[in-house]
Amino acid sequence: MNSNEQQQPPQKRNITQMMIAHGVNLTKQRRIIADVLFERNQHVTADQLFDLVKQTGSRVSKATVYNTLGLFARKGLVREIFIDASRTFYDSNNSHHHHFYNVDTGDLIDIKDRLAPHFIAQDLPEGTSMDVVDLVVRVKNIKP
Amino acid sequence: MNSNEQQQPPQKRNITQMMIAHGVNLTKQRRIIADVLFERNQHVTADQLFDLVKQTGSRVSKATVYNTLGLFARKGLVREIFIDASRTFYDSNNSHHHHFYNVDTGDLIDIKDRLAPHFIAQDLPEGTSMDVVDLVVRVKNIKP
DNA sequence: ATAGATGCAAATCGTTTGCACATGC
DNA sequence: GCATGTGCAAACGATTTGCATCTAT
Repeated sequence: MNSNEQQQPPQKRNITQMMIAHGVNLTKQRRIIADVLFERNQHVTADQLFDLVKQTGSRVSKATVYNTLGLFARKGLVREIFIDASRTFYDSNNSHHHHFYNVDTGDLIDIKDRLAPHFIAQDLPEGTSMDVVDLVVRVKNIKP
Repeated sequence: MNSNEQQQPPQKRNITQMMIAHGVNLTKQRRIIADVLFERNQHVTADQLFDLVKQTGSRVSKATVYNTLGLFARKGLVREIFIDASRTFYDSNNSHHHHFYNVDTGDLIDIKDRLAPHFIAQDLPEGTSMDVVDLVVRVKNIKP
């Protein structure tokens, strides 16, 4: 059995309040983007999100999608994940958690709970073996 | 005191043997690139390495630098580090270790020893505080 | 001679930017 | 009415690619 199989049920968060709480002004396009993005926990690239928005029938320019995702990331609404140099993933789940990345399939999967790498090794997704563990601790200067 | 201060003394590895061992054919340009890259443990971008090579007086095209770094990474001679979407770092130390990244200064620093995130928090670089921990476990499909 | 490497410039592709127009307190 | 967003297209920058040339075995 694999404790990573079940995802959290999609939290029906109040998106309006969440955006206000993070200091993001609410506009029509941002609301459309947020609705798609927070519909469920997911990992998307800006380009994928642009397509998803288009499928809803709404029209938001690609530049606005990029700019809005960048804004959301700066404000802490979403997390940026750097898996490879070619594209940035945005994770609509901004709580503290980590990821499995299948280098063969490109699947990006949440690691449930905060597990030390030692324990993660015993709990990999079905049919996969460990390749590499990439851990980057981002630090910031302490302001005087 | 910070146990991350001292770097390993540069190992004077036999580059020729190392390349052969990893199945990389030896050519003049690859040798020039490897000499610069393995001179000391370091994190460089392709562009930085291109400049470093130029400073030695040797002439290697930028495309060859990119292609060679990609080859080295595929063959396991160097490790790719994805810090942000704008550039790929190459780590000439391919042994298993992790990194501090200072989001203010752009410094990329080896984490000495394999530490669980919990302990890393108590051992940050001078004058910094923890921002975010990014852990990606790369897995691959088990071949049938 | 033959496969594999290299160099160069052009192409690619994700992302950012400049600027005119629109929107909402 | 003014500050803030948005859309569009052009600009940008890192990386890749096509292809002709070179280099070793």
